[in-house]
Amino acid sequence: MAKELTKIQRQLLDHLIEQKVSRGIQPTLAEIAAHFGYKNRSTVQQHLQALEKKGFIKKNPKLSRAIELTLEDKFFIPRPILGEVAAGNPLTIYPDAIDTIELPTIVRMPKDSFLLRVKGDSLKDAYIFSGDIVIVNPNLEPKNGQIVVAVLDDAAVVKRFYKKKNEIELVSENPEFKPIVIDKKYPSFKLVGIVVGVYRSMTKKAG
Amino acid sequence: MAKELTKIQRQLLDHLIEQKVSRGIQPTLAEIAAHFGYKNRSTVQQHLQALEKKGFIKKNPKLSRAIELTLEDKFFIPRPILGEVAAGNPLTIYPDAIDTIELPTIVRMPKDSFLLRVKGDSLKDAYIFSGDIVIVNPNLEPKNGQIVVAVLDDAAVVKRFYKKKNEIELVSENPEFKPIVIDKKYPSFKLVGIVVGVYRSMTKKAG
DNA sequence: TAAAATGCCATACATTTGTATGGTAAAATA
DNA sequence: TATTTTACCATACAAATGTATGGCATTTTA
Repeated sequence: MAKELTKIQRQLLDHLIEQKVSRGIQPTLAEIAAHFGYKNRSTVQQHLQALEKKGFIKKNPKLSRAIELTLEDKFFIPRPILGEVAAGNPLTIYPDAIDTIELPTIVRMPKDSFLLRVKGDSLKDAYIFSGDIVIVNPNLEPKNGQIVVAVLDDAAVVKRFYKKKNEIELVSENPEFKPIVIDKKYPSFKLVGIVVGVYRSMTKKAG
Repeated sequence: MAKELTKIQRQLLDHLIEQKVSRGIQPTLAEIAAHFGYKNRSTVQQHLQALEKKGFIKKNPKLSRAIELTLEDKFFIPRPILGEVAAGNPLTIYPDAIDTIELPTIVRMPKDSFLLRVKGDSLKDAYIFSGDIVIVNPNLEPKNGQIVVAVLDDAAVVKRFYKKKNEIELVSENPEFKPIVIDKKYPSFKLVGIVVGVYRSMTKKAG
């Protein structure tokens, strides 16, 4: 199985993977040809035959968009969780997906929205607990009292948002944690998004 | 506003979602017709047109397997809430949907499962609160310790399930509420389903 | 150097696929 | 009652699609 791929074959395979992840469907020969600038489908056809011969894909004959990725398990990730967010003290956000969440969908997330898994208990009085999945929308303007995700330096937190005259306060529901005041002291402060929902799967052992 | 779907339209939409999950690609009209036992593609064609008209899908004209689920952009899909369930004292269950909630598409709805809104605080130590939406799967066998929905007479409750030798105990996490023991005294006892997930909207549209 | 593999194009063709059009029957609605 | 909506079937057709076959220049391999 360890047959080597040529540069173009590799590019084509990458394109198939990328299409499957981003669009959810496989392209047709014509679409692939258009993407690579080929004037003809048969060029793609031959590359696919090479890929199949080398065992990287499997084709369902006669069916459209029926390219099966043999390495799908390695490449296809249901839904990446981008990092863990501290409800208490800040936690480092990870550059890449640290985990995948099982329940989510098939159905793609809305544009630019993403999931984060919460760690820590500072928001337990807002009914958000360690292990919960928060759905974050980065395209909304925060209103006072809403729960937001923000980045301080290299860490991210989930807190309630309050805008005041010359500063922003990030408040934990839990009185054990003091409010974080954003002013000149946090030049790297960046609002990540608004928490629009919380989801918790009960299929694993509860309590 | 979200337009209402007929039963068959809803089934078809669910099938599209399910296909996208399990197969990774969208079916063709012919495949859908075969799945539902239709002898003709045009029947499917008209259902899809209805779905598109109501804004749930978008079709890429002339392209095969190009049914786009608008849920991805919508992020939320209206689902009926069938009733309210008491986490504390029993509440009456309603025969029809009492409300709808815009459920994020990432929240997975197992087949045949439905939604109930929780009222009462008896499960607050299990992190379920008044106003939360529970996703109930009626096709699972309950295991000890799992949270279930059960009907006693004409009322429904959400409790932890424990099967003992000659009886079943429904336990609240909150010690204020005493366990309900199911034996001969509850001839109308019926298990409704298992709580497989909890969702809470943070956008506070509807109280 | 000769042979094989690679990369790309062109043409041809049987199906598949989406879509338009028209029809029938039952149920819901006015 | 008349009208609309829903649900399904049949036929027809243009475009899309996968596939087969042949050709040619370049690169790699033997």
